[in-house]
Amino acid sequence: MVEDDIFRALADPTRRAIFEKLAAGSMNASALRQGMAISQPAMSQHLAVLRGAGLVREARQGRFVNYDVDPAGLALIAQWLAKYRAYWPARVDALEAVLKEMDQ
Amino acid sequence: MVEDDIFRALADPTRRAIFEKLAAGSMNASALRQGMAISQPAMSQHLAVLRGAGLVREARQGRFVNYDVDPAGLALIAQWLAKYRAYWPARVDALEAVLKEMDQ
DNA sequence: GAAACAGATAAGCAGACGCTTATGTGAAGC
DNA sequence: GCTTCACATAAGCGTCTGCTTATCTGTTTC
Repeated sequence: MVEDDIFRALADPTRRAIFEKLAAGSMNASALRQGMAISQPAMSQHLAVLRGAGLVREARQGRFVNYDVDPAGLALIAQWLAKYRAYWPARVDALEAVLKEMDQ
Repeated sequence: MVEDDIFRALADPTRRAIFEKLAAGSMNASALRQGMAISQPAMSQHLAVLRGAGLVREARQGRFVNYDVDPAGLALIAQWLAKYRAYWPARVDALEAVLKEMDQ
């Protein structure tokens, strides 16, 4: 299951921290490691998990590998969350209604 | 961390299935077990995890315990997700703008 | 109050997770 | 082409998960 990978990836605080850093701007693995008390292999493994979950994308640039947030993963979470919109605060529900009007 | 609990709770497919069932309507543990090939202790343990994450609430009713979706947990996910709205599809972003107008 | 029932908790165990150290791979620079 | 650098992968290890069976707690019913 794809959702398994996404939620499992985000269950680790270190991985969420990495993701948060990437959300502020794309970076390579070394830059990500700055100020994070984490070994190089650990970072590589975390990035592999995030990538496998569709939360992060990679792009080789010479001998660096640049990572950035993959909207696909976030979209899946939003989609999952939308299934339970009945339980969201009324304010968010009202927003949904407006969205539908906008689409028409 | 609260988010640890939430994402960890949802990382398990069985727990997501339980949550999905509860989203369709509140139920006691026995009813939840119907058609789920899961032992009574396992169900109890899963519900404890979901409850600990703020995704589910319980209410004693005689010798039954009724469970239902706790909006608090979902709200936290929505809040977490909102931090990365920059990466959502443009359509959702437009929606956010409308919401702000509505609030004023 | 004893039996029956809904559910929680305890203990134990196989498998998964996240880390470590060591080594491999691919590109850059001389 | 050899070294250096950025990163990935392999192997091993302690810890955590999710399951099981067995037992306990609390409530209803007679």
